[in-house]
Amino acid sequence: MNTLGYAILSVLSKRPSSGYELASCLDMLWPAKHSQIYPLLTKMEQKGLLSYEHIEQIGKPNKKIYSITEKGRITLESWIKEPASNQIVRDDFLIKVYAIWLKDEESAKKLIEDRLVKLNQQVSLQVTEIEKANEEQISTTSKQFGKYILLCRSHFLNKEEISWCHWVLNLFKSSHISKLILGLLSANTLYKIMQNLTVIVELGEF
Amino acid sequence: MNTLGYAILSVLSKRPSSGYELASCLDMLWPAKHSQIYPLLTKMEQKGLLSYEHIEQIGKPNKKIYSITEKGRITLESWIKEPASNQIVRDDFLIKVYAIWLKDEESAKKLIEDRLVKLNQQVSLQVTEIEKANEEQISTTSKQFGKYILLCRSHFLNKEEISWCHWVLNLFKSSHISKLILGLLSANTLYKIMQNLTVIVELGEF
DNA sequence: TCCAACATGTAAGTGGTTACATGATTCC
DNA sequence: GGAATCATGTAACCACTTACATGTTGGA
Repeated sequence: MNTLGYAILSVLSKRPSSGYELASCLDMLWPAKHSQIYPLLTKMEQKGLLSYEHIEQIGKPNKKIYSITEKGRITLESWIKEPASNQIVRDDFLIKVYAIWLKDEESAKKLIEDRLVKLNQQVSLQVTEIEKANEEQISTTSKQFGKYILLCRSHFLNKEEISWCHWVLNLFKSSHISKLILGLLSANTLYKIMQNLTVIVELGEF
Repeated sequence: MNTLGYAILSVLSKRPSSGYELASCLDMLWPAKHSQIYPLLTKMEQKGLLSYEHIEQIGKPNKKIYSITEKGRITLESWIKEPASNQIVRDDFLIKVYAIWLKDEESAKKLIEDRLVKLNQQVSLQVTEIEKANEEQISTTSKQFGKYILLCRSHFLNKEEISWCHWVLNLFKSSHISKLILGLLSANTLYKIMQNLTVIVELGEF
């Protein structure tokens, strides 16, 4: 059983779903295409980890609703007991930042600004989601608790990356100024400010 | 050409390296095993993107030092101009957090505490690295600038995740208290505190 | 004495993506 | 009229991991 299999089990342990629903649900957990999900569901059903019910629909294609079996729940519970081990981040933005010295200042700034736009979009979507969740008063024992804290985690990290983007853009700004006022705001100074504040939305226009 | 190829080009654009060195260098950028790197280097050399020099060593195995060619630099430069597109995070910790409701409180807390230990280790290593880098006064036009800001990015995000871990552990704490003092510190309240402060190292023992 | 670091490579297998295939409904 | 959503599946291909293979030096 691979990790995707456990991700599927953990979603189905909350509620039965179709393969199609799983695909969108898994996006925040372990992104996978439908072409990987459907064959795996069949394999897991054959192993007795899942069971399914055929649902006929009008105006929509028919679907299969998968549920976790007792064997599936036992398998999942023994897996989640083991310590987490692998974390893989593959983001071509990181490579482009690494090679930023090959760019002129305008396109270097554009790289960061584009990231900012994307992050701001994500953050504003998350704000509404979190506000909705907060109204429901989710307790630590709720089925929704895991999803809620993951949502907040992603939100906090996105906001932190937004701060980082502003910090980088300010390094460009201050590098211009330091040609005039030598080293007034060095990278080191800005780094120390960063250590104490979260959101540097605007450091002013200098 | 795949993304790993561009990651290799961006490292080699800074300085020539052996495949062995690349493997460790790429860890922060686009992690890859040597079994993937060596054949790709050969393929890229055949395409004329790289060239290599055979270095004989005493007391150590011989090695090949790869350098980027003019064609390689042009290929890289046109790639970094394109907007960054894909970001994939696959972390089994997220799945285990999602399924946290299946755990008892002790092992749920342990999951978060183990993550904290790992993050604290990474952060303390990064602090020394950043301090070293700060002494060198890296400017925005330096070859080292990209690597420096990526290091800071990772550091800021790690610290933010540490804050999140403390926030989650405090949710467990306050859920005990709310049995006594109903809803004094709700998830919502703690969330609002979180919006304004970065590092909640200790919210006290209540 | 055994393990880590240095150094490069191949082969087999798994994981994941892209493309092929089909088809109704709803909204712009 | 075209795109998006719902809905499932297969086949070919590429990306990545694990295991196999070899050999030296220096430190615990």
